[in-house]
Amino acid sequence: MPAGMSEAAFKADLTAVLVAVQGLVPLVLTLEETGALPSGPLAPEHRSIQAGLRSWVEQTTRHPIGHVEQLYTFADRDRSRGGAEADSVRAISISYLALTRSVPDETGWVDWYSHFPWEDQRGEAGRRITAMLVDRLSDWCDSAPGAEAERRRRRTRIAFGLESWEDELVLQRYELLFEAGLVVESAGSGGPPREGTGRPMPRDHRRILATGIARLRAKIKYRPVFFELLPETFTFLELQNTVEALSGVRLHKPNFRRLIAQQRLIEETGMISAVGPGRPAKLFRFRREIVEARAIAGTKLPVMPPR
Amino acid sequence: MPAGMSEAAFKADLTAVLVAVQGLVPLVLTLEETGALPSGPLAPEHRSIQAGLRSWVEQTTRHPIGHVEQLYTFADRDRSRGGAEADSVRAISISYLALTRSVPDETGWVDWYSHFPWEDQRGEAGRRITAMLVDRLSDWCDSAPGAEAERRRRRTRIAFGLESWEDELVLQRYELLFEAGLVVESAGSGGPPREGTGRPMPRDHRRILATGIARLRAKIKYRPVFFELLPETFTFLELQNTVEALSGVRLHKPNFRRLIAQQRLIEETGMISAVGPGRPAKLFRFRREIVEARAIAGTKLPVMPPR
DNA sequence: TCAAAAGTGTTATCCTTACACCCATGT
DNA sequence: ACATGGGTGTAAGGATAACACTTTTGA
Repeated sequence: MPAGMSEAAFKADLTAVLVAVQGLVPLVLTLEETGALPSGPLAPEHRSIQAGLRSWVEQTTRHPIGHVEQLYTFADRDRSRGGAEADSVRAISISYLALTRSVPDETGWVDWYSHFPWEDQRGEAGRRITAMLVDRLSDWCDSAPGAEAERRRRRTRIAFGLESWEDELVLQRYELLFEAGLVVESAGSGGPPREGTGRPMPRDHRRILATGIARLRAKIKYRPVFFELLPETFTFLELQNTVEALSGVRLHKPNFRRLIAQQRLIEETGMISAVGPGRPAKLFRFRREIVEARAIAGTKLPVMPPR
Repeated sequence: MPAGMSEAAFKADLTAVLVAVQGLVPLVLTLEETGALPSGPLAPEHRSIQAGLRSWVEQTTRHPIGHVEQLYTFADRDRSRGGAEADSVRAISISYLALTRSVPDETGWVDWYSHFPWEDQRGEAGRRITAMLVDRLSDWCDSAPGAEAERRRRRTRIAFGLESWEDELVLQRYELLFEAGLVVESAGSGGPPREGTGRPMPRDHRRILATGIARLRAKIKYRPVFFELLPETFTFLELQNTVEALSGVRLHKPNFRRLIAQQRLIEETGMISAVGPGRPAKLFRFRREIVEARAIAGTKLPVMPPR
């Protein structure tokens, strides 16, 4: 390590992106007063950070957590801009993603798309907002000199799916909007918060949430974590709605069925769910045994045939 | 956060898994005296951790780094076992993976398979070691009572590929060997270090290295990071050797060619490399433009057709 | 001439995609 | 009857895996 480094003491805190899904709506737990993600100092009395986070969340929500995963550790000097917090340099923030089954009555859960309306491509509303933002971004691209303008245009083209929408680029899209001054956090005192740019969050919590959403969207493609968000038994439509809520895109029903069926991820319970209109649906149950074996499914390298 | 948590001050340090490939050998940088991964205290004078790590590594190796990525943050109480370090509770360790082009003359680079001989499935030697370890693990499975024995057997079966070898399960394999007391770090004073269990590393550095290898093996399957490890121009065989070195498995040459060609990842330079025996090979160059567009290639959900 | 490596063809198979269609229930 | 959702069939196209084979060099 470089000479002249000073040994420094840091404050450390945990920040949790706690996710549930209710029907068509992906929910994230936020603090009511501030709108921030739940967070607190790291307690040395826990054996591991993960264990500490798990026990805290389980106390808070009174629901077991299905899946916990570390997201990212920030120790950046410029984390909170604008504030006169010289000592923010010495704060380390470790963020986690945690999934739980839905908690209808508890307060503090909000639709995560209220913070990222452009991430919901399931309906016209979200797509209109995306189009509006692409418009604004296009001005921002043009406002740069020469080569930089081209770089900005390329980033915009990829991130906002002018060819095809990639649901996982949540963070890249937020960073672009941030740089362009199109979200309140970076708009400065001049720009009034514009319609459709989403509810802001304190500090860099919206970036952390974006990281969490991106990670979750990536993960469901190779590991069936969505079962941690569903009740014990569920219909195919409920499963599809959950995945659509997370990924923010509409899925093709028949093909989605087959995709799941073919992996043998679920089995029939024999029960029938007859709520709402339409033909009653079979209730399924997740086959937990399959997950461990399928922990890593996709080798994508052309390995040599044995012998 | 739970009531009664004490505000505590932490020491924070960075640990780097710095990787290069030379011919058939994947290399990792370690400190010569201790065999530890390079690490040092986090310096508050850097704008971000990532920036600090990058500048430090570039000084140390005098080579530019192609790719840096955060691995994991440990703040576990029981990180170092055996030592009488009561205050290890208050240490946070942030680990990074970094890739660089090969550095032949510099000292301190070691074959990462010297620490994980069972991870090299390219030849008979590694496969023999794996078979030996599976044997030892089988004893460990049997030594447990009832249901636990069955759980152990299933974990072993999956991790050690008794059906099929999954190159990405590096950490799971190491954890199994650790729990079974088959690596020096966990063997206790009784068990003499056994042949074929790999060179130990101080603290939990071998676990960190395992995490880095696993991450890299996973990453090369959906993002062509291996180009960060190759020189500007290279032959197809050099490319294949690099990927084989990282993944620890032999690849099928014709199909590997087509896999790369089909993604349009490389282009001919017009030059020819005529070293060694055999027909001279065309020299290729990596097409950097392709990467950004292909940042996320694999959507695996059956989305609705547009309109 | 042979060993070693480069490089091409080809086929069977599986997976993905898109479209079409029928089934069962409540109003 | 018809709207709503449940559920199946299938055929085209693409990707993959395995095998066989030709080409070009140095020793």
